Amino acid sequence: MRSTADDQTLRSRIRDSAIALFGAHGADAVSVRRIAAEAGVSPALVIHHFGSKEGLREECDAHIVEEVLGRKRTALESQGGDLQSAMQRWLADVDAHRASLDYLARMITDGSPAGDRLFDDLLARTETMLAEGVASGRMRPSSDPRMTAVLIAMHGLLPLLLERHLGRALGEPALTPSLVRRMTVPTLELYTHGLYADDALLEAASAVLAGDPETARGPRSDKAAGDPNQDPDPPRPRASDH
Amino acid sequence: MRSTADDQTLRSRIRDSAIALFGAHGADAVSVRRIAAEAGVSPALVIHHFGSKEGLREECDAHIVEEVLGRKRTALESQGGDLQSAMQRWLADVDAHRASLDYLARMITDGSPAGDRLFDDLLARTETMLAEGVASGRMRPSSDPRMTAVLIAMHGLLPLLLERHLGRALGEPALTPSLVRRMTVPTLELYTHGLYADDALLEAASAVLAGDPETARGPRSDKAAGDPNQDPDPPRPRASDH
DNA sequence: TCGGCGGTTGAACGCATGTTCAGGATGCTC
DNA sequence: GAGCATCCTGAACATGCGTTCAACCGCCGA
Repeated sequence: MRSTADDQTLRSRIRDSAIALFGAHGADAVSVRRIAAEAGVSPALVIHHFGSKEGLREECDAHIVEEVLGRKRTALESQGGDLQSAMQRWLADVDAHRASLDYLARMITDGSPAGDRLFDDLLARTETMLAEGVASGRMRPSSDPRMTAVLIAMHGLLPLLLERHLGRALGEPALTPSLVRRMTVPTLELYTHGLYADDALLEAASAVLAGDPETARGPRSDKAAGDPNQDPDPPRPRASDH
Repeated sequence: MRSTADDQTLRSRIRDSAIALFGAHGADAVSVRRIAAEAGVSPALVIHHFGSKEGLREECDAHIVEEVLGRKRTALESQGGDLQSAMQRWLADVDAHRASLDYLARMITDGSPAGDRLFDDLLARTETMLAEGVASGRMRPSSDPRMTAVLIAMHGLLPLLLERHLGRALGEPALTPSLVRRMTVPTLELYTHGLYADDALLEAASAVLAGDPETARGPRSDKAAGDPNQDPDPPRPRASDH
């Protein structure tokens, strides 16, 4: 990485250092000075190029978004179709994207607009993939296709979000290629046969929920809709900006 | 203000304010002054009671750990057995634990020892639940029970970790009880019948992985040695099992 | 040779942070 | 009432932060 770093412009080198540090520690925990030191430049140059720390953050977001969407697009076009395995393939050469992965995981969980975009894109692709799979008979229809798409999209993100615990639980230092390989068959087992041997639980749950009309479409249980106290904080304008 | 707040000791009120603010914004983004203001005390008192901001953080961690493990234990004992539905039940009365949930999600993703403890506990329970399910014939055996336990444990955490996107995708402001209810049947469908209509993909993948035991010798990169980007953290602590 | 112009820097500014400390308030004991 | 312990605070401190700014460098066109 250092070998190619010297012919980068300083600007892109700053951005790459920021992505690595933001990904590893979180944006709040990384100072402009540290990014500058990592990139081998002065703190002033960071501000000069990106206007502010927040500007740098946004450019990092945009860079990752483009990298991910672009990569996923080409992967899908070149191989046709299977999102699940496309994502597995993408995760497989993890070494090449090590710096991006942590950053990506943070984007998806930190509530940023860029993270929303990524998730929405993933969800849309998942939903059409499921629709096509069902139409072609390769996949089972769901009683709630939208929810099923959300569930499966979220499943695909798990190795990203819980890389740490996944590795710890299986004795690997991180999301190694061998770990990704080991995940493949158990994942497909679940997606092929499920977990339960019979449909007793499913039938029971369906019956209970169907028998309770408020559950399926009930506009509000006692207080959900009108209650502004969804937020843990006292009434306070959503201060998600910085 | 709060009905129950006044009879709390100031100490526990500070801790609860900290949990709410840490959960909502992340510990780094919340200052001692803001916690103090939220609890209606002086910043100095926060330090006096907890020694430091980090001390406060650790006490918040411990408090959440005890709350979660204690609650899960009683839920399991009183109902016997089914971890999946126990967790669903726990998520169902989400309003009561709103403040804890965001904090919990951060603990699990931020790499703290307390988060590790929680995940390990969840994984252990999941693993025994699966073993019992298989032994009793209610669940299908897996070719890799450990990995399957990890996958299912991680699945159970999804609503916590991706509450934001789950809500956004389905038009709810957060993880509402009705959302939890709507998840139930699609989740059970996946766990009962799976997603794929036949086992073509599973067979293919099994064949490939079995026939090619050393699939990835090529892409192993050699960059790791001296790369400073590789090691923003202390060397992976590898906190092995219990 | 000159002038200008991006790219780059060291030093500084104002500010918010975590923390300290001397002491005020309150209530209990003799 | 005096002494004491406990709980709590306002004011300050040192530090690190994001950011600004005047000036320096090396290059290129005139």
